[in-house]
Amino acid sequence: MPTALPRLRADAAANRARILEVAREAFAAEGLDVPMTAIAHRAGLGVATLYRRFPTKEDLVAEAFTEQLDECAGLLDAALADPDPWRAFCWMVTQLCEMQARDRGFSAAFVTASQRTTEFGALRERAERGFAELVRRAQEAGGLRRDFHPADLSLILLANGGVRAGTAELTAAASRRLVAYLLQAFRADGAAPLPRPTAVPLDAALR
Amino acid sequence: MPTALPRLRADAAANRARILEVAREAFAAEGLDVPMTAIAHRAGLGVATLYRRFPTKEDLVAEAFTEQLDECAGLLDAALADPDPWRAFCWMVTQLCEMQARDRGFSAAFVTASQRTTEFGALRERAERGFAELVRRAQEAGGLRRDFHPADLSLILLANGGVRAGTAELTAAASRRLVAYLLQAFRADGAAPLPRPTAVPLDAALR
DNA sequence: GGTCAAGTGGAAGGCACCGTCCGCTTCCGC
DNA sequence: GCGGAAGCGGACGGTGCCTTCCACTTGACC
Repeated sequence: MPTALPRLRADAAANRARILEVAREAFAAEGLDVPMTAIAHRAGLGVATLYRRFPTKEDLVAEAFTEQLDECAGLLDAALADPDPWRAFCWMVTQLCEMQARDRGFSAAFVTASQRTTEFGALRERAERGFAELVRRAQEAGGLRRDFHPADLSLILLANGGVRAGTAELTAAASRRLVAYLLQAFRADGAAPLPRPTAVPLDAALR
Repeated sequence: MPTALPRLRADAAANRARILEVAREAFAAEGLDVPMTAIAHRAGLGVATLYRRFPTKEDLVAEAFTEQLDECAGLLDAALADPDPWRAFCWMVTQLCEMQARDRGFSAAFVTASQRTTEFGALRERAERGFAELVRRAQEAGGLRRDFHPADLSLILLANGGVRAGTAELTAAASRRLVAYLLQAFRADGAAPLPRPTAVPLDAALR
């Protein structure tokens, strides 16, 4: 932190915290297009207060999601510590996709955030290198097919991000099934059982 | 068609056609959020003219995509005519995903359209039944895994719909790779080669 | 060619959102 | 307590969109 900004007044600090809490909840449930006014109101505050703490919506989004980005970093460390590379790879993909499925704002926030500060950029780069290492090991061990490319992570997240069913539960289930299919496709060999199919109506399917 | 609406004046008919042409192009390239004003202007017309022909944006969208819906129906018929069920299944999935990747508005339009008239609803239902038949045959023949469910079509289209890279070409390539992975996962056995990986930056990946 | 419904364009209405401004209120240090 | 800075809320300006309105033009038919 470059400049030590003056401490907030007690009530202001509490409000700020409440704003973040509400924002995280709202973004997760409804995506990033929740109006600022709505967030402020749900936090029992006026819009001005919100804008005093977070000059733009982007700032709010970035701040609201730092927690999750840290969580991602943690996941990666955990995966890299696993002695079984293929299991680590599967686990990592599963966890990431689960986070994404759980939180509608996650993907969008990731983009917003990583375009903002170099801090996020660095975090992302580190994540990419870590994942590449995970891939290398899993291929070395023979679990992961040779033609899997670390950049396929983008593909996975894009595809998984597209999965949005009616309710959160449906989305989660659909995402799990997709991940199971994908991991099956990523195996160097063999086949594995799948979770039960999720009945998403075609209507809800496309969008 | 319930009532034979009066023939359009020659110029009006031409304008209507040009609107549709422009709209299809715009929706495909930029998605459904192209402003009505922009479409009218690109067709060399005022907004009012557009609204005279298509009372709401939804109407325009629906009309602009009927062609593609018919194309889908055609695909299905072709697939059902193929004597090799597994090949037919793969081909159908590939074609659908390719259409979807080529046209940014496709998915959204499908939803809009199918919620409008019973005509579209019927078309969709027929498509669902046809695809289910395709699935049944492919499983019967032993190419498709037994636990694939017809509703997985939704999952496929959702996932594929999420794939959006920078350019149209990148998107198409990414989509092809995803489809290859998925078809691999759908096989009752074995493994197959993949197209080369597409380097979508993580930034672009998420959204 | 003349008539007039059909067709046309641009301006304006309505709405939802982001972000700002300004007068009032509340906490904190003395 | 009390003064003043920090905090606060709601109204407001700006933008971009869908859609409507209305005065003007144009093509088809007699």
